[in-house]
Amino acid sequence: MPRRLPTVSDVARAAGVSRQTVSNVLNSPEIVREATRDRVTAAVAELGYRPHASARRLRTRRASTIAVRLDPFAGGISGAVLDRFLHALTERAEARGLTVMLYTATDAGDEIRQFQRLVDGAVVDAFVLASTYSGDPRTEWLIEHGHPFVTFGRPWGIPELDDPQHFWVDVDGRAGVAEAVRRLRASGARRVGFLGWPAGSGTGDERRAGWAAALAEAGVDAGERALLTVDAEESVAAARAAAKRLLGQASDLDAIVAASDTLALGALIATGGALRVVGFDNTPVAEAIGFSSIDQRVDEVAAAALELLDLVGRSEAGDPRSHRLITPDVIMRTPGPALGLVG
Amino acid sequence: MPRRLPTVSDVARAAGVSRQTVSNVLNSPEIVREATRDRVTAAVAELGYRPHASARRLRTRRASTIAVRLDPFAGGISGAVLDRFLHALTERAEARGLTVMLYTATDAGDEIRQFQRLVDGAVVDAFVLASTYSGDPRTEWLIEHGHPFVTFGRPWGIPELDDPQHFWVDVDGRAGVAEAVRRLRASGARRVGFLGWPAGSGTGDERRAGWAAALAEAGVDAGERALLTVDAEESVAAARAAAKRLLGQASDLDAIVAASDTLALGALIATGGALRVVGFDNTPVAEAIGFSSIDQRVDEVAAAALELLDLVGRSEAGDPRSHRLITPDVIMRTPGPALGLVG
DNA sequence: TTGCACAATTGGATCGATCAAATAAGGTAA
DNA sequence: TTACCTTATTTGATCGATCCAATTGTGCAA
Repeated sequence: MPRRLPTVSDVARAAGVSRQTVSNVLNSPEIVREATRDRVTAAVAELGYRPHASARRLRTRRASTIAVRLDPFAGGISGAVLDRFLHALTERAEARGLTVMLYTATDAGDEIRQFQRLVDGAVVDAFVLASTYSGDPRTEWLIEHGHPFVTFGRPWGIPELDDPQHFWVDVDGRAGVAEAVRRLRASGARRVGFLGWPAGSGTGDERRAGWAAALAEAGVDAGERALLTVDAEESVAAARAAAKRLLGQASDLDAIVAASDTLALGALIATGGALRVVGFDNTPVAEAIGFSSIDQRVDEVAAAALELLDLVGRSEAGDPRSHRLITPDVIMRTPGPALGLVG
Repeated sequence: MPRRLPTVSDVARAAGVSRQTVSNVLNSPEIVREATRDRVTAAVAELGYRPHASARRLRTRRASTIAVRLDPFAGGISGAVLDRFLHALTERAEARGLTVMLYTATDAGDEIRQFQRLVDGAVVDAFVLASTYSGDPRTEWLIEHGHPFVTFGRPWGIPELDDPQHFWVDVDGRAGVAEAVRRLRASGARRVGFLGWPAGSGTGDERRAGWAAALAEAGVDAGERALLTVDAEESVAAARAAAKRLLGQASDLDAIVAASDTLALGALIATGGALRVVGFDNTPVAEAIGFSSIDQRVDEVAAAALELLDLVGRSEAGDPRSHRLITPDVIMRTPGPALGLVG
């Protein structure tokens, strides 16, 4: 029933040329004379020929496939970010003739075992890692064994930040939050608070720094700023409690910027929708409820990640092209027919 | 730098047998004498040999890869369900030696073009579709061309429901909602309303039917039931408005079951957290805010989908094994320290 | 011991493409 | 015209595994 698929030989016969010429038309058309090329192209179209992916991979020793780990927990409300990133990555990869495949792992050791499986089986020739930490054994293993990879997220440990072997793309949370604060102030909010995660997470610290910088820029000194920020773990309940504390120590607040949509939701509930709240990640929840949020622009991140993969190996020590910072978008939403959340 | 990977020939030489014997040990160990098998296994381990995936695929004409489409919109709050499904599928597929790859498409026509690309390139040998509708051109194309596939979701059009060529897995929304209603009643809620989608969507109608059945079972007649249910489009704002209407026509309500977490969130806001609300999909939002929800058990769905893929083609007309209904889980949450949502 | 069935193992061909090197065709200068 | 250099195209080998048919080994009955 499933008719035999046409091969290069079939096309060659139909076009009256050799296999290799067909191959050339497909892979380096410029070296084939135009007349010949047209004949081959026509035959390809007529037979509906498509190269057999596995045969090509076997011969070229390139899998043209990148592997992405799918996280088990998917990270609560913000899990949607990775999801969108994955979508963008798949789309961009297709355009470049690459395939995205998935794998799962329970921990770093397990993940390294997966690397081995995928690399030894020549299933994959590059990896995209979605989050890394200082001294991450995974990136160390990949570098040591010379396998190309890019991470979405900076390696926050100091030494690796400029490691020319470690290619990464990240979103400039600092710039995004600073911009959000500026916009809030421009639209009349005088006192803008920050609801962040406990100090120590690279990402969270950057976001707070962005807020602090924007306030400093507007003449708010450090002492005053200290009263305008509180911490909470990543949960709605914790955020709500923290936001209440914040309202206590700074009663004349006009707006709150939060380090995540989860925290923002907590703040929104705590303030009863009376304050303007800006979250981070622009998750479906922000959209559904209608509060402002900072969008990571995963599409740009995905594009940059693939561009970096092209450079892997070709890059020299200290090459700035091995890193890329994407500036996020601030999505302002005017909370429609007052939601009437009251906490 | 990257040492040449060992091949079957290397293993054969090391074990003092022929290539084919090595291949046999790997693919049909039972036909190899134990002593030989042990020798080969040892050599495999020592050399760290792994079969070259592309070479094997080329020869066996099997890709051992299933393709899943990653949706562009990811469906708001409930997008997380597909995400979790994808994770479960990847995990189960790995266990079966299968690879999951992704593709994207803008519409059905584009998706069919993708099918063609993936099939003709022998990249993939089965598809998993995440949602289908009556007369879906995609499933028609796949059936016509004889390519194996499974859908997550029933084809709601009547004719295909029992089409033995169409393999599907779905979640029994009716049973899930009915169970939720029973549990609410068992824990003291006398009057339980339903906030659903406008009639016409197969999934939505089933969920409402589950609610109606459970009430009928408890002696609530159709006339009374009619007052206990309203419709809303899938948005928090619409749900909030609808829930207010519902409260108007049935003031003594004790609880509301909703067709989705989005609707549930709207109901929760409208009722100020005074009523018990049960959503559907058990999304991160339900977890974060702490309301009850019905979990689709995507892990079971994924497992069933892969089992069905094994059967594709081998199944006879009317074989009940070509369909599978999974009963969802009702996750009851007692809304912790009162969230204090007031609408 | 010989013969025979059956299990275990082997060698060669093959999957569909590209690589590497050889050949053919086209042009220009001597 | 001949020698020589490009440019265009072809031929044979190869990637790493499995298929297939043929061969060798083993056990048991005659």
